[in-house]
Amino acid sequence: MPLTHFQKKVYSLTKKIPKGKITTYAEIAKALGIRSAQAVGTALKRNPFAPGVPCHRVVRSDGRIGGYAGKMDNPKKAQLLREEGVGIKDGNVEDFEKKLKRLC
DNA sequence: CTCGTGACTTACG
DNA sequence: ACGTAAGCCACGA
Repeated sequence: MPLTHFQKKVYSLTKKIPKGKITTYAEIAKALGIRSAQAVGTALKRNPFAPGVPCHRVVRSDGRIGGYAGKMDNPKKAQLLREEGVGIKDGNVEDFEKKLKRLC
């Protein structure tokens, strides 16, 4: 199944996130020139390259980890992030702004 | 084309 | 602080 142009751009940016760092849906959306982080979430949810594309490094802008594997606040996502050096406390990212990688 | 849904974000009460 | 509404845009029916 072919990927849409939109999805290619989302995955391309997501793959660039370094280990131990995270980014937000909004940052990706802005980098793509749209104002909808929701659309980014849609693309990552349909991620055909997992785990080639580290979609667990993409979190919400309020510090929550967001969803993973079709579920919200998935503990699996928190576990993966911890193993990469990103602390998670009750579904929230510790030092969220410090780990955040801006795409500008 | 329209409509509903969603791994989002911000504003309001 | 918390829940809800509205805005947002891709995708499938």
